[in-house]
Amino acid sequence: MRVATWNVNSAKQRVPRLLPWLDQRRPEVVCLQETKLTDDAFRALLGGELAARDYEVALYGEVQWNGVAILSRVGLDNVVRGLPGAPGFPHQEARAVAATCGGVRVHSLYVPNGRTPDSDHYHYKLEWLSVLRDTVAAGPADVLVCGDMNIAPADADVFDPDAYVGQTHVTAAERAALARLTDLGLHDVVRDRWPDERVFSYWDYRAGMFHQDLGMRIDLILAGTPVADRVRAAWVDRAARKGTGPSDHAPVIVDIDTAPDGDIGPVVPPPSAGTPRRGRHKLPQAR
DNA sequence: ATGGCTTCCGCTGGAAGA
Repeated sequence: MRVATWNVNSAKQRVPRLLPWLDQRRPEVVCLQETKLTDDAFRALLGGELAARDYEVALYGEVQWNGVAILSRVGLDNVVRGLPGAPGFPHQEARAVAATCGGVRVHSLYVPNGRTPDSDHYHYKLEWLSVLRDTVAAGPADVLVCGDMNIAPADADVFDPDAYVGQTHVTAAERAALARLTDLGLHDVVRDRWPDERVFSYWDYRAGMFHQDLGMRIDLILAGTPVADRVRAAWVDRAARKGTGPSDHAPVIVDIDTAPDGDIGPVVPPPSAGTPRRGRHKLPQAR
């Protein structure tokens, strides 16, 4: 089962990148953030294209900002929109949606930015993370906590720690809040697989930051131990950050072995699997 | 570097992002 998370920075703007990427990577489950669309607008924009690719969709969006989604072709059960008990700013924001997909509790999260340390938004971020921790603690160990955490877990996750002194995303309180979540028994699958590599998932649009690989790793996939034990690959899909009209974030992808009694869902042939072309390739003939 | 891009709504500017 392939699970991906991607802050698309507007689903509407990203359609020309999102659909080909789905066809190329063929993830079973996709967590999206910053869709920036109401649920009606999302369905009008992408409902048909996603249904044609056998995805069911769980949405929690709003009109201008935020917005999260889960796409799944391995089932989509017990959908919970939002984070019950989470604070608002001041109103509830569309920053969390959860569903059970292929036997795994999947969370698609867009953690508040925090803006500046000690601002109201920063304290909102910390309180929101505390409620997230309690929500995950109350759930199953077969869990994937995915999304834009807006925290770089360690100094190795920013291009220049000195450039971030006094900034959000790297403060001790934010990292402690993230640690209280991962202390539940979650594993940072990309860092576990690439312990010493320079791995980022976000690069500012400006000043050639991507070209110079000056970024941050703030988009995470955190796996409960039983899921982490089944991880076979985990990486950042940098190709999706290249070219024309990218998001400023790249997708993060994890491949998980099927559980011994798991159901991977319907088998869908690849788009190229069709009638063999005559003439160019000689197929073995039965005698 | 003081936001250097990109997006949104909604109107041509201001806010937000990290």
